Amino acid sequence: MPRGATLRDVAGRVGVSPRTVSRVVNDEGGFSEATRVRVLEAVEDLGYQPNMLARGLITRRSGTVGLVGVDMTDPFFPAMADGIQNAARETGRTMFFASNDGDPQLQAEVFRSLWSHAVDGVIVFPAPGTIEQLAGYAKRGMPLVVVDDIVEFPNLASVSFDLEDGATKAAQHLLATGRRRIGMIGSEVAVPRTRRRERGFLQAFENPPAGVQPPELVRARPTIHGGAEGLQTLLERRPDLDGIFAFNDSMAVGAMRAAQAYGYRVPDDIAIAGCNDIEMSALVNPGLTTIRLDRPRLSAEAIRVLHELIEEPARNPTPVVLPVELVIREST
Amino acid sequence: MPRGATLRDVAGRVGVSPRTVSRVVNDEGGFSEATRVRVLEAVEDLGYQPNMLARGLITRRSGTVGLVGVDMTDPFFPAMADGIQNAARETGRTMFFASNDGDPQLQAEVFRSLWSHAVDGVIVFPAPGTIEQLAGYAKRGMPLVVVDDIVEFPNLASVSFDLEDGATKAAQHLLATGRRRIGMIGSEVAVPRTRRRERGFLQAFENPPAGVQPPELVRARPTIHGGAEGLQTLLERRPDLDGIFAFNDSMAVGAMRAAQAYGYRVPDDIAIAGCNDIEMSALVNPGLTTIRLDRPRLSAEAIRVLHELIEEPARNPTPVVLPVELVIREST
DNA sequence: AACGATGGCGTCAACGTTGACGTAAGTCAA
DNA sequence: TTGACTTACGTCAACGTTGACGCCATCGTT
Repeated sequence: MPRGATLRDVAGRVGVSPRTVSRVVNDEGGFSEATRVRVLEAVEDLGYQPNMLARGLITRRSGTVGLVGVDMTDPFFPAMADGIQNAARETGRTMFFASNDGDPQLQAEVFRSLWSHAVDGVIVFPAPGTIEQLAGYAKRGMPLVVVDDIVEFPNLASVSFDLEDGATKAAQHLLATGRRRIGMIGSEVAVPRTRRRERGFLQAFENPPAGVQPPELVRARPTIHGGAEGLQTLLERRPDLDGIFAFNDSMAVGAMRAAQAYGYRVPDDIAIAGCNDIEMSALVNPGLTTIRLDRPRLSAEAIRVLHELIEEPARNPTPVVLPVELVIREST
Repeated sequence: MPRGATLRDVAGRVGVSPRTVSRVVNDEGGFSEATRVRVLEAVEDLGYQPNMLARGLITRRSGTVGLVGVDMTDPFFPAMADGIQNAARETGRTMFFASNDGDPQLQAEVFRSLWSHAVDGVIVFPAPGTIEQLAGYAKRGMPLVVVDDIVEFPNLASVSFDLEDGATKAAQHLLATGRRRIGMIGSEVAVPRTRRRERGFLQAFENPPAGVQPPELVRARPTIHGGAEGLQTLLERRPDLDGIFAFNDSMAVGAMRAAQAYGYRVPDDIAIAGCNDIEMSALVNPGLTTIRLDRPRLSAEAIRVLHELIEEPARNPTPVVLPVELVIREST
């Protein structure tokens, strides 16, 4: 609830109309050099800051963008926020930040609020099954970029990593290093994008080298705990597995701990690969082989696409899919 | 740039004045049950959402709070953001989120922007040496809570952990478990609050048990790398050290890795304790003894104090200092 | 000398909402 | 029957800014 100087205050001090001060502040032209100098002096003196609420009310640009993630405490997420913040800063925008906890209801609430605040655009990691909800906002004219999923909807952009290919790469790596009895611990969260990793994984087995056995697949919660449980289930089915690909690094770490607890040596007895390359992955022992995502690139693309949408709405952008890279450490 | 239904649209549909619709929407009273029902129906039909810009312009409450951290990618920080977001949600506010990268200049920019957006209040982890800057905004009427530092300034609240006591506890624990040649790796970032941990550490040696040697102190960057460097410097000076307290857990992990690389066994040859209890600390091998901070409590207190300040400005709150707890794992 | 173009302003209304105030009809007590 | 109160609205202005438009010098052309 700041109560700072207004255009009128500045105008009164300089002896011009508020409209002229506005022109100077926004560098619209239509004023003499002499007035410019005097106005800017007064602006400085009074510490004038334009009121974005008033400005936004009339220009229909609030100078804000929203970032909506699933879970703030997911380390994946702040890195993204950082990139977006910096890009937003350059275009003079400030960032709203919220999470949906994977709950469509909560996400709806968040979007109502963002809409109320007249955000210029939103980047969102969608809660499961909310594409329709989001498409609704896009149709109402809110520039919207969906991250981490591939969607094709009018007025809705999407940016994601090619994790299908990543999973294929991981599986191929396991095969190339001589593993023959391979399992995957998938995520039990049932949205299309989680399934893509399974599809990529299975694809590596379509023309397998000699002696490769059909891959094994279980699903668990995408957490460290879930990874441990998933590994246990896998080993109960096939104690002779010699290679594991986990849905994400948290699960891979959980699986690694569990395998070691059962007396398996990693990577000698069993190789383990994850996905996402979170910070922890380089620090565990042995270091985790994983799929690295170029997150700065993701934020850069997301914000780029968002700005395109803000500047030129009502177009149908094609989904952006970013390549990923296999990082080989000691766990395979 | 949403362009949704307005009070006028709703009013036109129902056949009342916009003012009446406003009264219903804000539940001000002064309308009949019949109109209430009809208005709410129309609100539903048209998907009316109040425009916070217009509302904020006149009520001088924008329905937003700001959270300004040092570094978004610090895992400490999103947890805080999460707590604040939930609390803010309950009072119908949305959260701006920004980082200052420890740079006073950048922080100034962030605050200009937040001021422009008429935030109702801000919670900030201050960049070094910016208390005056912040006090300026507080004086101009912006409710402001400083986190992680103890400040006493008019109109400025502060909430922090008692890390001085935490450091004392860690040192006492090292002494109690028989360590006699103890070093500390401090942070080279020179702000008062980083020094507090050193003070607390040294305090444990004021009445030492028999045979305790004077403690050793070096400073390094507060990162994993810095921790490794700090340990190296310490061991060069005193290869016989048997206990280390690090400024934070990242440094402690770096120090642990370095010590192991030099052939020291942890904890047999040398005990290591950290501070902050980040997620990694429980996962490294051996598990890291550390000082646990009740972060949910910190966010709760910060937002509580902020709301007090928003509801009743112009008071001089007393600093809140929260107790901390020693968590003993295998590294000591 | 007359004319159009241009530069440098000012005026007015509007964005969507709420605060302050007004008013007509109804209620109730004396 | 009067008058004081209350209920249920409506009217108007204001918040701080910008879009649209208008006005008056000045200047260059013909």
